[in-house]
Amino acid sequence: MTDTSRQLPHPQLADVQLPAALFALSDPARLDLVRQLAVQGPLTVAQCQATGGEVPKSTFSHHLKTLREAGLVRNEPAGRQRTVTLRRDEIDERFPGLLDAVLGESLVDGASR
Amino acid sequence: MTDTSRQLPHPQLADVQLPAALFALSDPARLDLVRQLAVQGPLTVAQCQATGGEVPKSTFSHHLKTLREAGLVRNEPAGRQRTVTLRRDEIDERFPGLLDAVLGESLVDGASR
DNA sequence: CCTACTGTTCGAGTTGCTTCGAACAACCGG
DNA sequence: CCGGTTGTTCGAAGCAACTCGAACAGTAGG
Repeated sequence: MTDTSRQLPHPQLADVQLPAALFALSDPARLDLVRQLAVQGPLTVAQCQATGGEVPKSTFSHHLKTLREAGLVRNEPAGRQRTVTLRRDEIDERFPGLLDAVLGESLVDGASR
Repeated sequence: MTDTSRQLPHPQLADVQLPAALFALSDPARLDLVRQLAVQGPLTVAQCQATGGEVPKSTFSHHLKTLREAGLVRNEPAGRQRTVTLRRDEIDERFPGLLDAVLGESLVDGASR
């Protein structure tokens, strides 16, 4: 079919339940990643991993998968790398106020908003 | 000492980390309980349990403990029973906007606020 | 007192998440 | 084409959380 390449499945945010989103955010490593994406915008996996501390690739990929399946981030092929994006607008529509509350401390100013 | 009776330990909200709070809220049963407390105000354990569906006492008590240790609810002796209260003001101060976002759908009007 | 009532704690079984190394897949440059 | 780079998937080991019955503790009432 029109399967251009390594496209991973992303859920519709309408299908995501709040507990699933909260669970994805309840891990410190994943929460940090979301915060980083909120402030610095789209990043490659390597860039996230570099700032996030030193963890094996597979572990990091697992967290990424959890966030993706919870509808919080988008993970798309970009040449040889992969771009990770926070689904901010969609999340804000599905769970109003959640992202702002969760980011909280890390959003001192309205930089990327 | 001045240990009047069955007082359970409650954390200072300043000591509660956001991931711990999110984790406590990431279980459907616990989230429902928090929503119920937000709308109906302080309840006895029996009252919560009645509305929340049919689960063994011990299971329910476990969820209550998780919420208590996450600083989300207060659980105090009231005669023969126990009163469960949502620590709304403290949570709002520690994690601004979080409760409103999480309650969201269940707060159509500003009833108890 | 002694019983009934309310709710927590303990212990065991099961399930699920986390973590990691190794194997696999896609892409780009020489 | 072939090697190096980037990142996901697989499988296994370790550990934490969920569930539930049974035992325990405090309280009110007869």
